[in-house]
Amino acid sequence: MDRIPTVKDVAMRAGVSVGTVSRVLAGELAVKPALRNQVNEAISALGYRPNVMARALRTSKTDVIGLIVPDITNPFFSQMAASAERAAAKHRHSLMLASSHNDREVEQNHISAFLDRSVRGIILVAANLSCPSQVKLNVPIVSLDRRYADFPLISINHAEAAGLVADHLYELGHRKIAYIAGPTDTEAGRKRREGFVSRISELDENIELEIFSGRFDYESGEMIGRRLLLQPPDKRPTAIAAASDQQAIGALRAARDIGLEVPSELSIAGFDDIQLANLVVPRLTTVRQPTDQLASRAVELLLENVDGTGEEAMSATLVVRGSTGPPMLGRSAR
Amino acid sequence: MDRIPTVKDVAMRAGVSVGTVSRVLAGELAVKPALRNQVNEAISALGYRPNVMARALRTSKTDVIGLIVPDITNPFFSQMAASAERAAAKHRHSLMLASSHNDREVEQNHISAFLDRSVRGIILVAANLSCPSQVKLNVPIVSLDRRYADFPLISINHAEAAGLVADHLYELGHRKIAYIAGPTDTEAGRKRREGFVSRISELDENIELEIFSGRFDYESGEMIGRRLLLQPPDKRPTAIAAASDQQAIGALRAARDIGLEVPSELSIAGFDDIQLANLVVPRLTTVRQPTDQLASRAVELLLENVDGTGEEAMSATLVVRGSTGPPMLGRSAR
DNA sequence: CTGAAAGCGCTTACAG
DNA sequence: CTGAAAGCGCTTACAG
Repeated sequence: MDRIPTVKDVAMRAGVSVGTVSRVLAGELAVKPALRNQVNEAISALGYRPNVMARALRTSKTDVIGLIVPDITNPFFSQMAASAERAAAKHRHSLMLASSHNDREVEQNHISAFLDRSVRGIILVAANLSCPSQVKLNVPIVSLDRRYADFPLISINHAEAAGLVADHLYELGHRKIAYIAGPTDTEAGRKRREGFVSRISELDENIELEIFSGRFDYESGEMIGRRLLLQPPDKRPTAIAAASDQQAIGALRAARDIGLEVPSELSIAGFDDIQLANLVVPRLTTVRQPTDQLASRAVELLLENVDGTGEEAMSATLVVRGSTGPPMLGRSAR
Repeated sequence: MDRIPTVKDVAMRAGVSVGTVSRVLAGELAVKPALRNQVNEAISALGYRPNVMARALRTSKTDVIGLIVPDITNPFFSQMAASAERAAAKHRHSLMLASSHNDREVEQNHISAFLDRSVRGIILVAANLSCPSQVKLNVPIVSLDRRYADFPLISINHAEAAGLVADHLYELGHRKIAYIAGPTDTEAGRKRREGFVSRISELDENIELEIFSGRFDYESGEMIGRRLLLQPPDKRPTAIAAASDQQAIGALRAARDIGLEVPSELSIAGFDDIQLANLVVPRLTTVRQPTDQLASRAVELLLENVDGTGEEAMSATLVVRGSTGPPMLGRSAR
């Protein structure tokens, strides 16, 4: 026999019907041990593996979870993807990954492709400005990190987390701070900014706070950072908080190019705690997102067949490293 | 009607048989225009989408390509994944991505999962020391970057590319060079090292060359870099070439920690040209891998149903940036 | 050129 | 407890 073995082959070899083979496969206990053994023997002798397509066709259920991220080359999302894969594996599901390039149409296409493949569910880190057709779908969708339509959302508490950074900089003594915000068309960007701003004003109304918006990437951080730091020393902030590590690392680069010492002349804080945050010079103070827990919860929720419009926010933690410190005394004398 | 529409529904509405619907779907030209129109109308009226599982079951062909990488959080591989997705999309295929965590067993499981899903083919960036069961498979496999078993391989010419770095450092005047190699259990690691070493000895037999092996990651580069640079100034190399950008960036960090100026006191070159290479301080001189072309060729080869043991090596290009320069004169006087 | 029918590999009521 | 049969949604020889 050269073909891939099927239930029929197993049934033949075990001397039972295909129905019985299927029952053994399903782990039904109502099969006589004797038959069960024969079947199991045949299965291993033949090296039989169930055809998942056929099974899916019959049951319209699969064990594949689809994950769509805005950009797989963004280290935060690739870390999220790794976490999601682990989480899926824990539940004996596999992960199908797609990247939307922050394009709503591509995102829509990926969703359709996943539906065609009757995935078990879709975890979606929405593209900016994602504004989906509100179709009632027959598979569960959970949004992760960024909300998609009114599907349930798993994310950190962005505002609270951004507040942690505000507290940290304030306690160090900074009173002239710049905030590099994320895109205003993302919920995460908006919430982090609001959280930061409102915490700052709670702390002290007299803090000087400048806000700039950009994309979440390196280039954006570098550009904004450069513009900020090229101001005359007495106008420059003593600390920069960014809405992403990538922005912060870009700003770090700008500081270096301009010749500013971090953290003695300028403090910089990021957000996300990507792997790289701990490798730049100096190591970046940032907010750690618990990606494993976030992904894990998203998978659980999916498998529970939620259909509500829930929202679960986890807490993030501040990680203090070398890029933040007290402001220089009399720094304008520089 | 509330169910998802099937060929049957389309056939009914169009007043034809399901066979005819299927033929229209397949684009067969031997269908009378009149019928074809009726069918197409019914399709859009119903919002019909073919069930890919059923189709796959019948034809045992899908339009999914499986990609397995050793570690999706490694920026080089995530870039490769993005390239592969683009390449697959160009051929109207989708990509299923899995990460093996450099574990041969996990890799094997992913392969099985893909086979169960009757993917169109598998692109495999093999785990270190991958040593597969030589089963004859019924789907094509192409190895990318790192060879898997004796399946066809698409990669750059590692040795030649490493030679480019050797040339560059030599021309700058470096005569005391350290090489941070990749893992000896990867083909890429070995070939890059051999290419570098042999080019150096071709250039000048009297060059002092130290070689260290590590993993391809940041930490490894930082550790080896630190050890290297903590030697007395007259024993230190004037240039470090690394087998990956991550290693080079780690070494860069070590240099910073120790207080060595790059490139005036030490040149550092990487390999791969990940996005970050252009963002560290100073920007990293490196070798650019044409990931789009590599992935594109891998997809093509897969769809051509190759089964040979071919090997295609593309050329990589040297990208000179700020991290390399001529060695300091009389540097031991420091 | 088109329809009726078989079959891809499973699962699951339905009998017994 | 187990077998025979129907059916998931398609495609494709086979007739006509």
